[in-house]
Amino acid sequence: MVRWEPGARGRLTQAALDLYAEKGFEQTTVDDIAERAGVTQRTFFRHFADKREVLFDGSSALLDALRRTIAELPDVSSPAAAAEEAFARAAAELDERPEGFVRRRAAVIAATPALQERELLKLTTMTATVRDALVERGVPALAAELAGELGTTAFRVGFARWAERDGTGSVVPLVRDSFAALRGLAAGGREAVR
Amino acid sequence: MVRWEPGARGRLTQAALDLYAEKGFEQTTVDDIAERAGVTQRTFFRHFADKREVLFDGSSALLDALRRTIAELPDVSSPAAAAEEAFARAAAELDERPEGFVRRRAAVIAATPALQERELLKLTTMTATVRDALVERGVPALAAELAGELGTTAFRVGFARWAERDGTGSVVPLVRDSFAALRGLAAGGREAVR
DNA sequence: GTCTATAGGGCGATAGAC
DNA sequence: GTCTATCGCCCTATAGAC
Repeated sequence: MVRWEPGARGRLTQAALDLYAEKGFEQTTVDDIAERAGVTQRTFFRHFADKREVLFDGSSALLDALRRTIAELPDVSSPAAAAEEAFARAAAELDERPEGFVRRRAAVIAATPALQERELLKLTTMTATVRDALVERGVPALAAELAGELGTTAFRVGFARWAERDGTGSVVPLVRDSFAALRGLAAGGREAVR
Repeated sequence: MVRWEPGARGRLTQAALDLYAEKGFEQTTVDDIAERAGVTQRTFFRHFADKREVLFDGSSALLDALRRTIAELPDVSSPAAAAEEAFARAAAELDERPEGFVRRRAAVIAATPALQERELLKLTTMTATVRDALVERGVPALAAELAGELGTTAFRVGFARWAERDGTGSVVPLVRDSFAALRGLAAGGREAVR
């Protein structure tokens, strides 16, 4: 007989998402989550720093995708174009994940300000990752910073528009569309994004 | 003899900023803040929803500046240019505040992830305010949204660069510089922002 | 103003993998 | 033996309820 079942981390994530969707984030206690996952509250806090972090696990895979894409680009003479490739690759990464998970997670976050805060902070790590990767390739600091910002914005807006719609299909074209619209907007008038 | 001194709200804000700077945000308890301000913990929570909110008081003045600027612009045929005017006006609003307060507040936030999260969420209300004001002026939804995003990014990056430097002087030119750099970046290569 | 539930950390004990 | 996952108990502070 085993003392504990393996995969506690995954069970905690699943239980948390289910409960946040069922009763709402604030109405769910960590004890609720731990109970459903078959562990104690203390185990929850060993895996996750706080009640929100349980929904922000897979972000390191996205950071890896950003970093690797920029490192492997043939040239980065246009930092904005480099950022677009990196974030398109990150969006493709999202496509790989279990369909329902990405969508349900987005719905729970959209309904919870405390989770939106955490998500925004995670997105700044994407900005910083792209900035650093571009600097590594020789791009000047300010250009690298702003390319990261531009890309993060396009990624966030594109993802939001994907989530609003039926949501089947790839995130990638929505992110690329947002990039194109941002370019047009920055360049000139409103016609470009009508 | 008075039953309580007036200005509890201001004293709480000042005490909180001082203590956060002295001992760090996490190491400061709400009781510490209340004690230094000469009120009870209950009074603190009557004025501020939580321990972080005490540093995010003046944001409604910035939102008003954004809203009014866009409402009064002679034309908004270039949404990005309209956003630039709005955020430049908001930056000018920051210039009006007591010098040390803005700077010390920025330093405390920079040192505290929990406060960065709240700040990012507040910044999205600036994005939403600009978006709504532009839609009110007849700008299409996506263009208005992206102009708000672009402006918020320029405002945030410009402010960060102001805070990094000695920090005397106006925030406005830093925000305008960030706008110009973003425009150049979106338009093409790296030369524009060298 | 008082009371209370929950978040979240500290520390030690236990049990398996290696 | 070490390393790591788990549990149990105790504690404080936040924040909401009454």
